[in-house]
Amino acid sequence: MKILCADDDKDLLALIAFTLSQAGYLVISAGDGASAIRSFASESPDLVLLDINMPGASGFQVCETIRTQSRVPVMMLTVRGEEEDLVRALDLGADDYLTKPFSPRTLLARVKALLRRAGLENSAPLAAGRVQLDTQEHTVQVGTKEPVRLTKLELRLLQMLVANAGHTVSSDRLLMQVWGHKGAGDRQLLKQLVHRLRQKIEVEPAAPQMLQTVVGAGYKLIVD
Amino acid sequence: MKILCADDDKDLLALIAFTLSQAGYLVISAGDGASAIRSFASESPDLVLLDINMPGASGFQVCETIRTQSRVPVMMLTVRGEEEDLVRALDLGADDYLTKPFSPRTLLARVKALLRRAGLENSAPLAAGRVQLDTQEHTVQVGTKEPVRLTKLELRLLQMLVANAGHTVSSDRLLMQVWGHKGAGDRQLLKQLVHRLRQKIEVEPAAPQMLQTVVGAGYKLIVD
DNA sequence: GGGTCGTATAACCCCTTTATAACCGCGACA
DNA sequence: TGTCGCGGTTATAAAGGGGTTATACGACCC
Repeated sequence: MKILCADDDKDLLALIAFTLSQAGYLVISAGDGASAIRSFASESPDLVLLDINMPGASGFQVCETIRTQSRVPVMMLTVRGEEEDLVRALDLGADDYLTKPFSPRTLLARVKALLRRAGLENSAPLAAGRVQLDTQEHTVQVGTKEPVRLTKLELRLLQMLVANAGHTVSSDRLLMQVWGHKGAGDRQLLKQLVHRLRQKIEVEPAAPQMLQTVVGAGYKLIVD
Repeated sequence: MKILCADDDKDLLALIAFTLSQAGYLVISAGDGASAIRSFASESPDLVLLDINMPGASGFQVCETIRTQSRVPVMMLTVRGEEEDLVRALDLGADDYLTKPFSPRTLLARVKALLRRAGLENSAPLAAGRVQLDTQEHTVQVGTKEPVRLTKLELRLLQMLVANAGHTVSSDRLLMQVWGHKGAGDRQLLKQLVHRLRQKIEVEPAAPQMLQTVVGAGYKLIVD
């Protein structure tokens, strides 16, 4: 699990890096906005921590840039009492924020919560109803059946569906999440991937019980 | 879009309800933990706002109960400085928190952000009388009848009518909104679409009760 | 080199959805 | 009385979405 942290306060950055790496995360540091954008492109982190006040490019700009190419979870760091900043950050697509000063413990709790929300958590296996995902082993287990091995793309697709179990997820969002920006618009990839996934997890792939199509909208995972 | 709000402070609850309903959300209120749990079971809201300090059952207990049966987004309300509470809430599966006091504007921004994260952002808060639109699932529910699946165009048409429930919407505006500029002037498309929609939502499509024609002007949705 | 595996590209079929067109009924109006 | 505009209905053609299958490409491992 890779986390990109951007802050111009060297001491704080070191503290964040220490806290997160202690917890088992791989931390990429950036001292200003411009290098944050570069690191984002080269490292494709799973989560981004952004200070709002930075030289180079502000957290806003970085967040905006990231959002044009990815839906990766973004958490903004802000000083207390700057409500305008907060609203603006959330409007730009940030997923959460944290007011300075914060304790390492709080930071960790929030990062974990955000990763869990995004369905990227790999510590505890994701589950919904009878469907149990193991992102470490790349397997799914349905009910008490034998675990089935999944490929990278299959895993990501199922992660999204499990994270939104019971609700329809639009094809566009799935494409975004599974393939990133490049896959946008390519329905073919998605329908093929869904087909392969059904072969693996459905009892009767031709009449899917769990991975259902919502015509004109997307797909959803039915859990009892 | 249905939001369940639980708080024992009647004034704050009223403020929250006012703010959210102004923004178009349907608000279900609960004054204590026990009734929050009951309401959750009966109403299946799309998002839950929970005060931590409540008589009956604390926000923690309510959150825990909800998490045993659902992954609905949960936002906790807490007083400033109670970091322990915050960490515990996030551990219990809450998705976000808000420290009191907060401004209506902040509340709205956070609720929207949480809905967006949960992938419910497209489900615009659309309901009028007995007509409930779900833009994510592409369905309408009339009263307590079974939800009916809608196509893209049907959904857009009904969205327009629901948004202007009780008022006539001109054919030109409907054409513009549903088809964009290309459809301008083509009455035929509209009357066909209206016909199909009536087949789906009217009890007696030949004598429409809800989707009524306003001769020479357009159509309107009658809600009780 | 020859395998396998995972993914991408493409073509095909079928059914749903949408567009085009014609016909019907009704009231307005000359 | 005839016909014109408007809306409802029905029929049919065209387009699009989704499922399926076949095949090609690249990476990786013998």
